[in-house]
Amino acid sequence: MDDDISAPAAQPGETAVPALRRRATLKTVAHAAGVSPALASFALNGKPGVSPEKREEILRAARELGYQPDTLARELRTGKTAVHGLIVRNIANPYFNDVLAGMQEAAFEHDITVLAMDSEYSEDRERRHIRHLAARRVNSLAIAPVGSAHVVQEWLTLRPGARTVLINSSTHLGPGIPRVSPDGGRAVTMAFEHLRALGHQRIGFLTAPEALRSDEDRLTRFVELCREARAEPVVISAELQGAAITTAIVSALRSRPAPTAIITNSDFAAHYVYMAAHELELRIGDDLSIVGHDDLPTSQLLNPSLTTIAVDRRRLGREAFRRLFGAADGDYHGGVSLVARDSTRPPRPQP
Amino acid sequence: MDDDISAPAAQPGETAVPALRRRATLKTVAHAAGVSPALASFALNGKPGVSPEKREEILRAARELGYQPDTLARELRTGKTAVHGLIVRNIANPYFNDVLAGMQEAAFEHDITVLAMDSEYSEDRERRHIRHLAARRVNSLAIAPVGSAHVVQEWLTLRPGARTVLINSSTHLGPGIPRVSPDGGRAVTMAFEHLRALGHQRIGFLTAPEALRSDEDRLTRFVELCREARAEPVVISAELQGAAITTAIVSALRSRPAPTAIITNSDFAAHYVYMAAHELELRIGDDLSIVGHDDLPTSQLLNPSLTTIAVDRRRLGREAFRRLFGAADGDYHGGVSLVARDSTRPPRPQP
DNA sequence: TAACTAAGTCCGTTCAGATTC
DNA sequence: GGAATCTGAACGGACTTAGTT
Repeated sequence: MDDDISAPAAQPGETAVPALRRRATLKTVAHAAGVSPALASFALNGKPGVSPEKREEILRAARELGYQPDTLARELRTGKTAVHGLIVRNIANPYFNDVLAGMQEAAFEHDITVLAMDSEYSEDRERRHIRHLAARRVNSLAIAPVGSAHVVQEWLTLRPGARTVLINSSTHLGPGIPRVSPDGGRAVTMAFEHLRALGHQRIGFLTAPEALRSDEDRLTRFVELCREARAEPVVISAELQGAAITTAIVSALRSRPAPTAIITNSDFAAHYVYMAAHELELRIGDDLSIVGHDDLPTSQLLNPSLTTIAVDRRRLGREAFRRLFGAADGDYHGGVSLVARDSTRPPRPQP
Repeated sequence: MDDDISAPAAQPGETAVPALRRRATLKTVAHAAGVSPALASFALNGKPGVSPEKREEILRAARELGYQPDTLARELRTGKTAVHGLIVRNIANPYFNDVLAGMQEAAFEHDITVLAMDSEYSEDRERRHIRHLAARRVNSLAIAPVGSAHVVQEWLTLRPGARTVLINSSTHLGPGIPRVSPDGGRAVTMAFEHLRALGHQRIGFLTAPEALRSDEDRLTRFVELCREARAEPVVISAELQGAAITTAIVSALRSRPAPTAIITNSDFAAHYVYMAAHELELRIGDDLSIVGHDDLPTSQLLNPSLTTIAVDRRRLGREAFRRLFGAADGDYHGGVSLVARDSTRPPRPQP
């Protein structure tokens, strides 16, 4: 932070730069066109009250000088930034990568920048990011919050009235705060019924520990399904980060009676269930069925290929953007569909 | 862009907000502490020339008012932003995800924001992003450029003196512009020698078409290795985006004599080679060996598991940051190592 | 000298007012 | 006199220089 970018030190071995003329400002352009800065501003922003000749003149001058308005100054003055924030729980999960891509794609068309940050499942980081974005006066925020979105309250206080969208969270923060996520209830139902149809009785459900859980609705639905099916719900909770998943799954699989199938909340998490199975020398499919969620591009290439719930992730990103932009409102629950592959098979007959 | 975030419309059904007091500014704090804004600024920034009592008073007032300096205003005034730009070629590739994560991790410690954008292998988008970042006065830029980094010249013109780092590019833009990437020459050598040791004679090399190619050094090295081994270099070029890869590989595998092994420049690309093999009903490993690059977390879970070159991606992100920050300089070529798995086996004896 | 303040600066935007036909 | 053009100056919020007590 202590470097001075405005002093371009001449690199040794290079010829000194010939007193580079500074970036053109509005004043420069106005001067070149022989008008006041105010008029130049009107012309450049397509506002009325500028004669065709002057307008032409101003635009030409701007072009010749390579004028680019200074975003900072504009944003400071207008109080509106063309930046939307995005905070995700885990950027290592390619899922959020695609959500980000979808958001950026939509934002790009409107010349809006997306500023993405990763909370890494920490409320503390989440809070810091939120303050950061607020201090930047970011226009609006899409966030996949940790747990039940406590920290988002701070955002609402810091930037009252700013548009806010919750991604992949079942917390309801109020009517003005839409949620964008796959249809969690349906996803769980499809996974559950698929496994039941294959003959599974004892199904494990992987979820985050309560404090970090943001998809309570999935769990609720799972418990409900188990009750209807008169099966015991096996809830496995683990911090959804790499090794922690593997550990929790290993210990669940060692318990007796062990689940014969596991429903995860992401393909990313399912990868670590694969590792747990390898560790215990269980064959996936034959000894243990696994259902993922997201249908990442790699999932069909896994060994064995992963049964999962397909979701249009980029679409979610776009829908989040549309709500931040004001082009849509209300919740959006993306359609889901089951993709049956080789990681789910009938359970072995119990001895 | 036509929404007004400063007008927090009362949500229907909610009680009207009691004339929310505005965000505290420096002036507010100064007023509360009974001093001038100038002195408040000095105190808050730890500058000398403030008596201990006043300093205390000012800090207290700031705390009580929840004062957060306005980043935009500060950046406008000082001409330095605490934002570093990152432009990648393909954010869908989890490789860049990790580079971004590494950069953000390092930046977070210094309260610097990373603004990430995706050029999607398009110079046009790259250019637009660069202009965008320049207009934002982004402090410095790390970029994985498309092709031979032509567009980066514009950045250098727009923000002369700003620190710049090339990621995963073999283009040399000058002594002041360090490059951060895995050691491409070694990576290719390891892959090549591994395949030769297994007995492969005809090795294909997947690369981007010339205009989009940014790792010329890898190709050069490959050709050199082939010459030394008196083997014919089979260069397969394809736009490195999903389906295009599959198509190019399918057609290369249909040519006669067909290569028995393929070296790719990323695990991401290797995934699509898997798909091409599936399409032709070739068994990977037995009928066709594949070497990836990056060692993504999923690579060991693929069917069959992918032989690849391991790289510390987060480290690359951190090293890029250190150079942008001024904490390091000169090129950085990350160490690489071969991880032999099941996608590489001896070729079948030719009939 | 130490502590403090007034006023200018960064650069666009915008409003009230002035000029022209 | 009214509409169409155009300009001066204030403004956003923090930093910084020159100058005051």
